[in-house]
Amino acid sequence: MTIEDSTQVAVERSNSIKASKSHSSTQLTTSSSNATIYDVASRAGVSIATVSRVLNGYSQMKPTTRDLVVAAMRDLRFVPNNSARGLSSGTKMVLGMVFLHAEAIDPGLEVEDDTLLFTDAVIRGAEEEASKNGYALLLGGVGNARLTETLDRMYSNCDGVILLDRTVPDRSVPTIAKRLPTVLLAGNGKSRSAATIRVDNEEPMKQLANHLISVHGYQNIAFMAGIRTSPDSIARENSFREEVAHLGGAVEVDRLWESSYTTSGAIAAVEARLKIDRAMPQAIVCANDQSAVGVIYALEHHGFKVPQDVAVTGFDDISLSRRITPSLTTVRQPFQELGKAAVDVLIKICQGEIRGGAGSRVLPTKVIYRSSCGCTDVTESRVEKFMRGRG
Amino acid sequence: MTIEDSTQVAVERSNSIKASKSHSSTQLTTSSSNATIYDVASRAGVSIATVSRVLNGYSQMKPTTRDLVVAAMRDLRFVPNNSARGLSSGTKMVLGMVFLHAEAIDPGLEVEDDTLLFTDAVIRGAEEEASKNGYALLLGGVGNARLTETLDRMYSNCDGVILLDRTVPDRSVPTIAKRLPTVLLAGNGKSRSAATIRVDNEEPMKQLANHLISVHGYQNIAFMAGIRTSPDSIARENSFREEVAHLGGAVEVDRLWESSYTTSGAIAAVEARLKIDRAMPQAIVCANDQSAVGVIYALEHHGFKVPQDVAVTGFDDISLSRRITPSLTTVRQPFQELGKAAVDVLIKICQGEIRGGAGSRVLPTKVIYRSSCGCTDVTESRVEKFMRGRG
DNA sequence: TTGTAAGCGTTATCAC
DNA sequence: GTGATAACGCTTACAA
Repeated sequence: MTIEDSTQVAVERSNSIKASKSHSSTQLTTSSSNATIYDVASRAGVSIATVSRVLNGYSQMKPTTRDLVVAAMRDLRFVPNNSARGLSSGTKMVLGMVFLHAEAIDPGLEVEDDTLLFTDAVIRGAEEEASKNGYALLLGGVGNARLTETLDRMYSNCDGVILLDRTVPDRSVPTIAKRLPTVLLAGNGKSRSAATIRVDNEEPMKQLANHLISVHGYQNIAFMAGIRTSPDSIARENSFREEVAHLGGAVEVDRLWESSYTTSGAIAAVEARLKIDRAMPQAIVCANDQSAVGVIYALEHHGFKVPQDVAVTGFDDISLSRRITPSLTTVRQPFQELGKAAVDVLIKICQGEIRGGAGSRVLPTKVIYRSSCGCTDVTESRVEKFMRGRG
Repeated sequence: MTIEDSTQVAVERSNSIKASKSHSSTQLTTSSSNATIYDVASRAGVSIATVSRVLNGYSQMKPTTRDLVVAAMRDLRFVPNNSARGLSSGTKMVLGMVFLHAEAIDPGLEVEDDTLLFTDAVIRGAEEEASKNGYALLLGGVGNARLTETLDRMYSNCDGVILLDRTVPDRSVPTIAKRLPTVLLAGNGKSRSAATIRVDNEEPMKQLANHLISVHGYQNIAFMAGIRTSPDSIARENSFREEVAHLGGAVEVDRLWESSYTTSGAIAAVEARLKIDRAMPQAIVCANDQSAVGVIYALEHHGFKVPQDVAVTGFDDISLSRRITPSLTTVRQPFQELGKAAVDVLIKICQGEIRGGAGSRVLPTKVIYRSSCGCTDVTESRVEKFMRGRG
């Protein structure tokens, strides 16, 4: 390429630039289209490179020049086009969050209002953390068989992606992680290809086992699983069983004890169990609060008193667990913090501060002792319960 | 510009193209970077224009050519770069949803778990409808004083935006709508610059007034507002007052009756009212369920029986309203449908099918009569209540 | 029916 | 400290 060629090209681009400039300016008067850095540059009497520098907080600039540009930006209400930035720089400042639609969580069953509490809270936490760091959060709900499209949407729009538990089969994770920085939320923590953020399921379940056996003296206990393939459910059940065995108690083994994590699922499970055997265990430990509520409802319906006849515990500490009678002994899990932690780690991975596998974190949980386990119920009104339960 | 100039430019660009091609291919072997249309084109032995046509479903193509391209895309696991598409076509296939963070909804007050139920459900509905139509949903949470950044993020990333009630001051809406197709969700419906999607607040409140006065014979009634500036709260209160006046009843007027839409706010309001006057109205109609729950708690705490001494009604039909004792008479509002409708309208506006103001919609609501208004409580167990309340 | 190449609005690499 | 311009990956006239 000769100098002349180069010059020709320059002329050419100058022409298009001019065209572009006047075009934008014209449209501004009209309505929708936005000002570009060309508009800002010409108004400030500088080159687009200078405008770009201001945009990106480049430090070695003459303050007066910067002020000029900033003023022009303000006057034109300039907002940079993120598609262009993304194309040019390769970073889109957008993170993706892939989750399961209700229909996909519990196919065939009617969806309960509370089924997605977990998802909702995580999303909010994630959004807050993302926006605090200048990132936007893109939602990717996965319904029946829409996984591919959703993932593609993530690939084409995001710098990184958070996958909620069970949205993606384990074997696909490495493929995804190869394309995009990936964080797993509440998975089994066994992926070597992506960081996993999860809560401590083990410790509180051991505490609970200890409490039920040592404090209340229960011997026969059942564990109501959520979904048998769910890592959280599995972890909770295993830790609980281990500790009970360790303490010489017994946990009933029966495939009936599975709730789909839902109230109605738990009701159905208890009723199925009653058909086989009218005798109930002394305590039923549930993989989540929704199903604990179902267990309480069903027991009551069939003449059992909770906790006098059967004790019940949950996991999550959703707001209902403080409002139900008897109030629910459960494990508090920091939903929003999960979302925040996932974003935090994901951003670090995107920025190359840490490498994929190294970002895993386990967030602490806390057993909350209320009435349903047999601990004395303070006789207080619902107002008092409610006020005390906050925060 | 002469022909020669044009040719020079062509040569120049060809060079860059070649560079680009090999670059991409190299990286593919490594890991993260994706194939581009150049890679697909060269593998399929066609031009990038042809690849683009396949990508965009252009119909007048030789089927064999299309197959060739499709195969190449599959082989390379090609996913188009949406930044490039957005930059080139001006359409990003991304919609924005702007909502209030909890801290901003109720500053100074601790956040209740259920405060964001409405937001969460709307977001889910919106995401589902968006993804069904090939759009992604970008979240823009607005905390304290972060409105500008959030809006800028919407401007730079989205084709259109949904603004939830009270995220943005009324006067800013025209400015936003001028930049971006805009849909207001649950606003006052008075904006001429943007379509508004809301629920029917008027009809159910009239029905409720009728029911309380004609069926139960209540004469003295209070209305517990949510937030006094909230369009929904205002609309509900006005319709209710009108109908009560029409029927010759009386609605207590006192600024004390305001709950911030929260349970704790309602408790505080009732207690403040009790300090002034121990006599309660015969019925308290609330702007939402959360506050109705607070009213029930507070009344009970101070020795009033609901509904025998005081009847209480809500609005929303959150899941708690079926579980609380007494079960809550309320108005069912289609949360998810709101989100879906907003997206549906927004997409139509983006695609030029309808113009801004013309897209407004009012979704139907339905009064659900339960026990808290004084209607006979069917003596059923919580299981039965729960099962009946579903769907 | 397909190919060529301009253009989208940025960033970033060189020069000066 | 600032300016010129190539490059990012795609869409879309326009040509063939």
